[in-house]
Amino acid sequence: MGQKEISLPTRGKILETSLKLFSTKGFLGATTKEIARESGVAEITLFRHFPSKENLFEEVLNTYSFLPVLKGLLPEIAAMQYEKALTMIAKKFLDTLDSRKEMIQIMHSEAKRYPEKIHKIYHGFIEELIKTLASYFHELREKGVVRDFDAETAARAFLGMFFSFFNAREFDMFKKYKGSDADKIIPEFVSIFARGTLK
Amino acid sequence: MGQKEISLPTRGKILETSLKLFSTKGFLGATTKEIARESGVAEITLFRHFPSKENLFEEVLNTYSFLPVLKGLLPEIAAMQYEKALTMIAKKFLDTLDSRKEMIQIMHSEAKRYPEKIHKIYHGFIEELIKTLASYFHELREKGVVRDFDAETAARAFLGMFFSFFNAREFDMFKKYKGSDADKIIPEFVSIFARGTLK
DNA sequence: GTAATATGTTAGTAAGTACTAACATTCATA
DNA sequence: TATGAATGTTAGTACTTACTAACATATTAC
Repeated sequence: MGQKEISLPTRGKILETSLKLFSTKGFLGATTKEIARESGVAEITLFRHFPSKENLFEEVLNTYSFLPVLKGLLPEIAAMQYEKALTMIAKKFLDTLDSRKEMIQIMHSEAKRYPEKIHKIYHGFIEELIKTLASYFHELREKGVVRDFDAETAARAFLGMFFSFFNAREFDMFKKYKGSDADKIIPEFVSIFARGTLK
Repeated sequence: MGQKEISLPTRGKILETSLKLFSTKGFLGATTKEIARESGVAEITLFRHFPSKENLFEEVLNTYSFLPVLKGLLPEIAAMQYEKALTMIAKKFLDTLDSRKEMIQIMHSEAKRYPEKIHKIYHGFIEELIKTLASYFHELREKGVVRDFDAETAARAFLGMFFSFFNAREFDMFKKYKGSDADKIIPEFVSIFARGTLK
């Protein structure tokens, strides 16, 4: 029984533990026994909530797959200065990646095992985000702020820089980047990109 | 016995098959039985060459872990025009990623299981490459070609754009990017980065 | 040709895994 | 207090996995 954190109902606890263990040990490496133990429930309780490990995995994907967070930001930044807007987008993007790092890890490791599902989630996130950002660039071009470039490709470039930075930071499990590194890197990335796209 | 491709000695065939299966199914998902079958050898032959599956996996990492390929390129591009040099670097980088995509997949999926080893390989590749590229930017700054920016951060930005593009392409298993997409994306990325860093 | 070496065949073991059956216990609510 | 729902306990099954033993066969070197 161990700790009995009242709050979460059983199903939620199992899903949470599963997210953590699937992301660190993979689908095969995380056993139902361990998931149950870490969730503080009996193994059979897990199977009463989820008919199979497969199903549990899919429910994890469904539960923690995420929707674009940038869309709501666009009106807010429309009036801002270019570099400031880019900085805000970058920060929001990195924050979102941080808050969903377990899902990203799962997507990386299980992409080949569940291609359709993972692919769908990936598109619902990154690709959607790219299109949103591209439409922002489009507006700026019509306003004459930025030069004439392919908006979607530029969005890919911008987000790609930060996504790789995020991955590198995740990879560097030992000599971790300090939190302050992002503060150094964001303005430099933004500066390069802004100068590279301004008129 | 099936196909008996004379060429490769047994050990090499097993390593090659292992690389492929570990990358598509993960360390746990790839069974020694399957590796042996796909290699065209008996399972016990595998264990005569490698004392354990663990050991086989480590030998795969050792065999296919790679060294920087950019270093030899630097003298060659030193005299070239900036954008042309960047284009060449990008192409070489993408080619290298392509030729090692199985290793990259393994690094992504097994990072948490073998942190020390994977981390070492990662550093031997990406981080080394970043430093090499940074030294190129340093030279250009002394020649007065580019403006004053943090060379290593810029290298991270440049390679990051392409690394994310590579990852996206790998992820997009279904509606695959056509080979021509790289031809559209490389110049646009290079153009943004070059304008962003020139004096 | 003979000896050594690499490989194959067959069979098997010990351990772990997802998942189930049967029955007991807790706990909220009426 | 009684009832029903959710959970726990114990035991077990069928299957897979990494890995081994013992012996047979092929291949190569001299």
